[in-house]
Amino acid sequence: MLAKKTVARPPAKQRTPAFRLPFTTVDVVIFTVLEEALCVLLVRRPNADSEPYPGKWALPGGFVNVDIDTTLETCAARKLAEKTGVASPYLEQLGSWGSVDRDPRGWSATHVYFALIPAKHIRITKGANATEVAWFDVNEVVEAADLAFDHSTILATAVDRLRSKVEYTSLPAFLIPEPFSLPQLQRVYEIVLGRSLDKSGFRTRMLTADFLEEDSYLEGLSNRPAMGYRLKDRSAPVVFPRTFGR
Amino acid sequence: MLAKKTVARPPAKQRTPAFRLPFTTVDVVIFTVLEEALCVLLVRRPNADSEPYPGKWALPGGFVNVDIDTTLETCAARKLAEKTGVASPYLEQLGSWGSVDRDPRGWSATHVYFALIPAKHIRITKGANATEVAWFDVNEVVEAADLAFDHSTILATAVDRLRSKVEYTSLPAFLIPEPFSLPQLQRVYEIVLGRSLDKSGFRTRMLTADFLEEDSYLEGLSNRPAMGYRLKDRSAPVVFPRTFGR
DNA sequence: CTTGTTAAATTGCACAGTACAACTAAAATT
DNA sequence: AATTTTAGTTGTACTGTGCAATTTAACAAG
Repeated sequence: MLAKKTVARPPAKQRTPAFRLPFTTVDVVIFTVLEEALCVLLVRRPNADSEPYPGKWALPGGFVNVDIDTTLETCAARKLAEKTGVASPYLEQLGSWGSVDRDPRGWSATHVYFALIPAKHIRITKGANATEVAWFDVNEVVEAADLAFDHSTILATAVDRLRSKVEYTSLPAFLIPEPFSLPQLQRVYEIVLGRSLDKSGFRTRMLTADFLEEDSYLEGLSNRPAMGYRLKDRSAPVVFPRTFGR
Repeated sequence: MLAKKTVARPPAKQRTPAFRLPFTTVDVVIFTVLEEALCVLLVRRPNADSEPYPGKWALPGGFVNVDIDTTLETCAARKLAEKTGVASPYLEQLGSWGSVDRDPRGWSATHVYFALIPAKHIRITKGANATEVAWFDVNEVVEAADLAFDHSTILATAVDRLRSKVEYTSLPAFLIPEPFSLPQLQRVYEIVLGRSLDKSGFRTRMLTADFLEEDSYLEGLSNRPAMGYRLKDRSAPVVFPRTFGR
């Protein structure tokens, strides 16, 4: 089947295989922190009766386009940029979901990524196709569990993964614009985790992990000015040797 | 495109879509500990010139069969059972790899799982199709980096993920047959991590985590008999509050 | 039966990172 | 000038680990 013996460049044209293929999609769970809440970006499904889940909210995503997408990750980055305009977010693969019945149109498998972006960097593009796009409080969306397809399950998994990694990594630093103060960063940790943390221990952990560099003082946004910080390396989070207590 | 408006059961037949679809495959990284080494199961690619990478070693896996596979995970479990006869291993999703050029036959995406199984439970089935199947020392295979497709990359990622999770979970307990002694379990940790651990700290960590239950004493396999243990819950590993030191 | 060897399991102590709580410091508000 | 608010520090206790020495239970040799 499908003769091709060299291990070189892919063929410009792909022969139709002898067996049926699942659909391949990519979805992106885009998180940010907005008004003291962890938020996720959702898009409304078109209202046409020919589409599955018309009018329902869903994670942004869609079919892989074999003509323009070269990898799954660039496909995810493309879909993210289309909705938010953000070019280089923190982007990590979450996993994949595939089954015969997750899409009424037939066997489908989706590759899911999750992205962390600072709220200030976003311009929500109610694009040419007039698709509705909006931010939602994560807790409420997970509670309602009313998204299209299996997206409620996927979102719940993404939130679990985010929360567990926040226990021992610097991931929340990707959720706020730079420069930020340590109290601001701590607030983001607390919003994501849903519990308060000790100030003193938080500071020593962040500073000894040596992933922040001092910027200028941040004045005016609270009573006393706070030291502003930036990430030394925006490409990956730092891993701490322990989790937070309690 | 693809008219279907109800959100009910999938159609028995899937219409051919208007656009080309990537291939969808599932691969499984199967780990065990054999003769004091972390090993991975590989299969040899058929020698037919019509197949990609003929004669090369590869991870077990293959196309999703939309007629018999209902989910990606059951597909992975099926492929694992076919090669090893193991019915209920520890099975976790590793991630997915997809691009236009990872398979010479065209755009393809693979969903990768990794499994941990105790060596004693295995009967390698050199099955009806006479496929060659064998265990290889992980360090040597990663070093050689000579697997078919992008499987060397995938294996390296699986080993990284396993090592990092072993630092703070009870995963190695899934790599040895029950009952096992604490020194045996510690040996597995050391084999996977590639460094020695402190005996005293190891014992207190394992016992306070409360995921083991005592079995009968294991006699004869060393000078002094050791307490034998079993897992209280084989469905998921325990997460420790810290990583190992050094 | 005694002695030496090996590996299992325990003990004691120092150390690191955190939890908890009280305190000082700098700016805004009154 | 006094009060409030938030940033940041200090000190003490506790927990889990790292390290090293010790005890315990079997086996083997003389």
